[in-house]
Amino acid sequence: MSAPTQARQTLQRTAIRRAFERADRPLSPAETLASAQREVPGLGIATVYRNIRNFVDEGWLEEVPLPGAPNRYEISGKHHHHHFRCRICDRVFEVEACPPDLRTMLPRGFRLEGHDITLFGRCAGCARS
Amino acid sequence: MSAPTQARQTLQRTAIRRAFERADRPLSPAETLASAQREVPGLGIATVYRNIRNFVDEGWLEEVPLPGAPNRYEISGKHHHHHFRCRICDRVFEVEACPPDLRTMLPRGFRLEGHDITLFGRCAGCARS
DNA sequence: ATCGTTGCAAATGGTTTGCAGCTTA
DNA sequence: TAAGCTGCAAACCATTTGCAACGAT
Repeated sequence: MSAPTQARQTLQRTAIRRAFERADRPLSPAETLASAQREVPGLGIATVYRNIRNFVDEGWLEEVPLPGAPNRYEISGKHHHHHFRCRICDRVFEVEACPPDLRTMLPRGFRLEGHDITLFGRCAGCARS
Repeated sequence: MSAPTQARQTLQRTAIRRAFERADRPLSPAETLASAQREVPGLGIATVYRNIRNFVDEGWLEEVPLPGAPNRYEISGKHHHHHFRCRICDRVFEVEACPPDLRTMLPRGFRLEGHDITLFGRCAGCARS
């Protein structure tokens, strides 16, 4: 019933937003905390979770669910893409393409609404070692 | 140093193995518990986790990691395949095919070691409603 | 001065582990 | 009987929530 209240601009919220703007890849809440604490040392993890959820609800952030690993989050509005998780450093990267024809994989009667593809291996940095 | 000890055949372990043999799809630990408790009512969830891990270590079970959902487990040795998760009933099913050319998705310098593909939508049962 | 926001700590949900008693071999 | 199991409860880890103090508007 009540008009949705305005999100206030706090130091913490700003630091969290900047963490994502600085990042060139999806961030986990823990990575976000570490990055944002460079601006606001006392920042707590609960505030990171609350603001991430808030940004997701606003549509500014998008959830990146991964098999067997905590979610990452990235700024939304990118074109369709998928992700690569490095088994060594555990960082997640965006990958461009998307294979076609997923619908042909389905059993009869199933309705396809989406898909997640996660590649894994070693990122460029970790492949050298 | 010590020779690996033999796994003992207990009522619990047998009930857990049968739960997977009865299932036509990958099971979560909770689903496994529910199924195995039909044979051993007092069965505890910790025992399910311990035996699942044990079966995985033996190679009889295989982990099915899913984005944003607890792991499922399935009897191993099947040919390469992927999974479908129903958004309504939360059950996971096997799907046959696998799209090619995943390697072309990679940024330069990245080494691909594996991939997970999860389709989601409605299973045949839930698509009707 | 409001009322949303924050940090802390406690609560959750899924999974693991310590331990004393039980069971298989 | 001895070693491996089991159930229970406590411990964990990631995430969420209650609450009183704080701060943006």
